Amino acid sequence: MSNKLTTRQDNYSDWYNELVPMADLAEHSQVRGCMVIKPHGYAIWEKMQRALDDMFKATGHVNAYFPIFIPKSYFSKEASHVEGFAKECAVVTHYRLKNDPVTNEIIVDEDAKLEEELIVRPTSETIIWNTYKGWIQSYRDLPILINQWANVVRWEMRTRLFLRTTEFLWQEGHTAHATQAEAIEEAERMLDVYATFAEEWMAMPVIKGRKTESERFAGALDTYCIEAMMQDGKALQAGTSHFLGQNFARAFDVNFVNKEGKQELVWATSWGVSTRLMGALIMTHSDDQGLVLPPRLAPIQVAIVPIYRSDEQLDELRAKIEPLVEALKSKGLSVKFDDDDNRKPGWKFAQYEMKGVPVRLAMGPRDLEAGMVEVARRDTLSKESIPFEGVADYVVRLLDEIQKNLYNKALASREDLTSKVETWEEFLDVLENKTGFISAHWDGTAETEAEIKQLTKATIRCIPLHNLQEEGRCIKSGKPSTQRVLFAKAY
RNA sequence: CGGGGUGUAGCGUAGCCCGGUAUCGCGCCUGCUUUGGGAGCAGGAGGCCGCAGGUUCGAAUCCUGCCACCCCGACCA
Repeated sequence: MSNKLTTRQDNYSDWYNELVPMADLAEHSQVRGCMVIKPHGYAIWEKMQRALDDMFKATGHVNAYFPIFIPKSYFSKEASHVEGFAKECAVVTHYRLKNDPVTNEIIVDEDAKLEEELIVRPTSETIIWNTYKGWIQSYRDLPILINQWANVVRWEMRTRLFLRTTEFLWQEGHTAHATQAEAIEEAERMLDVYATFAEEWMAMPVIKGRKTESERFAGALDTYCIEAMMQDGKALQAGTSHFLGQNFARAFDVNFVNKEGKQELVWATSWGVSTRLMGALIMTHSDDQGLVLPPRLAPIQVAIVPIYRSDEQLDELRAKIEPLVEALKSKGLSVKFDDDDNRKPGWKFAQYEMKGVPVRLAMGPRDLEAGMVEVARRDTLSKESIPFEGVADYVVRLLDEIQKNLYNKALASREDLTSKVETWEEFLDVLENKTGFISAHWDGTAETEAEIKQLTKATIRCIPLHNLQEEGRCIKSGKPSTQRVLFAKAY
């Protein structure tokens, strides 16, 4: 592994292999397609969790927890759901090991075969709806607005660090409602929560939209999504929210008595985001020097590096810096005063850049004398000297500015990577030479969608919400169309 | 599952064609000098060369089988 981080614009997995272990984010474990998330990476995930959790609570949701194992019979109750997930399930068949009497190796004890196999959850709709059945009798029991923080397993043929790991961490919301309108409203509300989180916390602009029928969640009537554009021109689905209709209620026989005393099936939604968001964060902002973290998600927001020769000098610096650390902390910032004597300043500068720390302060004898402090920002890699007095307020404003600047940069990059095309030739040209989102007319048929995918690997990322209605002709079939959709090659 | 590639110290590697004492860098340990952008010098520790067989006086190197990982496809709510 080279000591330098490299960005290959055409291949992010290469980037990850280099960046992730170097940046202490994560590294491949021995387990197929799973990842170890190191402390710095996990701290970012924890910040994401906290922000999202607060937003869920503010919209009336509560957390609960359901089992990791799903009996096969539950899993198979909703036909399109099982069809969608069947090919990627890890299955538990036995519950005991033993020593082989001949070779003395540890082997599976065939006598310990489970009567019914257990599926390691790839998502929890089935076990949750099986539970909801017992919780819901009357309209007075509705709505149920529950979220679960959990790990899930999907045995994909091909994995990609962060973006499609075999095991991943996520949250999944599962709600039950008395009416269709209320469920649709919930699905749309949670999509808004995700979009707000992506833009205000991750500084990552997203496009809210609807999936086409062929890209829909297995078992959903409608799938909403937020789509983001990565620096290399590939799209990434960053979150989804599903209107499940009455499919799961029907499969699990979940009825309620309405105000008129009549039995009705319950309406459902589910919605989730995962550790894939960490991949999105990296691919949206990071550069050749390593991670770039938006201040609101940075585990360390300010690193302070003292520069000194003697213990006396360090003591003098400490006398100035320690009150500053307290002042910054009292403003709610997370601060690291790095007085580790084993590392030189240059090493520390490079280290904090790699970890994505938004603001770095450096102070040495020269600054002490002049009453100044050096401020370096990660987003622009620029440095300046400012008066020591008032530095705490300055840093607060600077972090705010960095947060905004990262969003604006990402937005400008996405706009550069968005093209409007009218013809098939233009479409191919953009895919070949420019990549990114392509806004184009589509005749609305699954056949055309599949043909385009087969020919170009580009898929319809979404039909943007509140889309402008305009007359046009499908770029492939030439048939009439009433609106544009967003195409892209995606992760 | 198909095509390609790689397994040598904690990490990254040379050596393999053409068999003969295990190569270099990073990191680690000790000492001194250093500290405003990844320090310098000197000394030191660390190896079932992926696993198992075979050929040979002798295998990291040749042969056979297996395993693991990576890349590209197929697949991907």
